[in-house]
Amino acid sequence: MKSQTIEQMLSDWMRDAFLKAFPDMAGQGLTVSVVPTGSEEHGDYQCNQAMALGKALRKAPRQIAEAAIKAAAPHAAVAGAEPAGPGFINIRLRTEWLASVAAAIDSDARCGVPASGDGRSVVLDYSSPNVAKPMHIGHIRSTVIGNALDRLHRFLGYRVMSDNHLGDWGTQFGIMIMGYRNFADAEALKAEPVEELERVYVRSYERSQQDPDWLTQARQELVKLQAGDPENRRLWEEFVRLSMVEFGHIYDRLDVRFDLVRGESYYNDRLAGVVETLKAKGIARESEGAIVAFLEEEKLPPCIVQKSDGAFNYATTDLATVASRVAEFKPDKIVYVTDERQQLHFRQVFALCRRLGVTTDLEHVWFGLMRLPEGTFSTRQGNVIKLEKYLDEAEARALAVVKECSPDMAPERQKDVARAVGIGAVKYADLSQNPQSLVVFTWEKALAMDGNSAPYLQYAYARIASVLDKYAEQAPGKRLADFPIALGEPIERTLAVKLARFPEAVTRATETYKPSALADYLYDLAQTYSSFYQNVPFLKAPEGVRESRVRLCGVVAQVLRQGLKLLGIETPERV
RNA sequence: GCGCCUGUAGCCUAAUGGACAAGGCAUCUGACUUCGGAUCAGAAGAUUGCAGGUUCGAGUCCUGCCAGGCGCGCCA
Repeated sequence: MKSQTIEQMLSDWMRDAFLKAFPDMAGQGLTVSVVPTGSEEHGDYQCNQAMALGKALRKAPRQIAEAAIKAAAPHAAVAGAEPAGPGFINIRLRTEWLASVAAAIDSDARCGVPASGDGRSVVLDYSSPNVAKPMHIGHIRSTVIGNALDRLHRFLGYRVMSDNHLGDWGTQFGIMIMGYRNFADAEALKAEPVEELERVYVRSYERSQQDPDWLTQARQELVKLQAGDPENRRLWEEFVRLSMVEFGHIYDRLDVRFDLVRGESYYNDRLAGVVETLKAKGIARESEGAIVAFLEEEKLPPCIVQKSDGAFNYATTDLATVASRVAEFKPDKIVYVTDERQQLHFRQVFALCRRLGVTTDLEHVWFGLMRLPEGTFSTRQGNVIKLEKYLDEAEARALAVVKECSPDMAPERQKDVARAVGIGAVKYADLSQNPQSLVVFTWEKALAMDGNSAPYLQYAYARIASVLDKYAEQAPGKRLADFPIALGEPIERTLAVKLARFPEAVTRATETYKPSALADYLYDLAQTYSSFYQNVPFLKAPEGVRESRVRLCGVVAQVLRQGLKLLGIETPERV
């Protein structure tokens, strides 16, 4: 199979046809795009270029379409092209060609996906929780979406450096240290370290709001920490260590790994240099005691890079981080996955980077905040759902369903399956919708096990695995790959068209930073498969037809497994 | 006040400027002596927030308004 998506292949083909029919268009930068049709009655792919060219060519679009079709060279993949409506060109693929594509996917570990990343490198910055606070469900979107983008980029052949940019530095540590010294409970610290750190922080924070002396002391502790005071430094290291242990448990459960874990503190000794450079280049100057970069040209509000008390802030850290990454990894792009509140911040940082001469492509992939039906999360209202609890609940609900549906399965196995299904459901709930939409959290939605959900996809996969096993029992010694795939039934052809679109789905999901595009595709594929499964006999079909259909099942399984893997979702052989 | 984002059946969500707006949940009707019913087949449910505009063609682009969310020099 050619390392090119069908869209690209047909677009090139139609472009040649248009240029042959209308040679005057050459050199005018004519771009012709072919897209999947919305409905099968319009063929498999369609080209809408004729209508767009109507004015330029001063001809009826319908005539243009007819001329382009007439000029089109024969193509091995194309059964025919027809004009339709005002000037659509509907393209039908050859069924035999589709069968050969399905067979090619069957023998290709990449399922036909081109390695379009081509060795380009990307730094992916995601998850990035704050130290000394438990991860809650607000953190899951960055983690899950970022990890899917990580997997997608790697699969497409990018060199990925994933970095967990921990919030391990900042003014909160003065308050933390005061809280730890005065309120920490040794036993609680042993049992649930991060919970205790948070409790201590909240208590100290409340005190600081009422007691100016407390606040002053906290500020002094912060200054000592930043000056390298050994005792405060030791405490801070302990906070980071305890937090990392707990984050590690969550990342293990979510099967998330980072190449780098460099918190904000890693860049501390570069901050002064960043501000010096900004000043030297005339990008930032003193204003009301602070050092401020004015971004009027970019029509952005001013950005403070050094506070009037001499301390640096978030923007400074991010500038130092970019400089460090550019120098060390020379990436083609750096991608940040954070919530929507940081849009302005990153636009300011990116603008400053450009002024500093950074040419690396900088992308901010933002997603909508997660909220509860009754409003935003807040520690004060005590309605924060801890990530740990969320995952526990997901696994518990999945276990109940597994026990009901597969009572004969060994209990250990049931637990394994419940883990895969529960975590899968949680991830899919976040990955299956446009990241930028605002999410209102409900247990019902987050842990859906039917309809458009991970368990639906996992169920479809497990049924295929079961079919393949049954076939092996029924026809021992036969090699499926020795039999050709024939697409006799319309539903089989439909299935093959969808299988052939897997590379398009993966490519689009990656390029648009929307894993939801892949999730949509997989659900659509699984729906088509389920219909096929329910309505067409295969193990009972005559030999030859049986092999073709079972083989087709196998291709679907392979695409489902690979696709879900790219979303970070497991596919157990049995559920 | 300024800026960014979001408004699609009762609910949740799809839809590269293209054909009749596509699914799921819930509701209703069917399908297990037959390959796993976490399924399938079907029904019903929509002036795509409102009003203009651009275009051969607008849920999608532009302008104004309404509603909600988020942000806007010393938090990160």
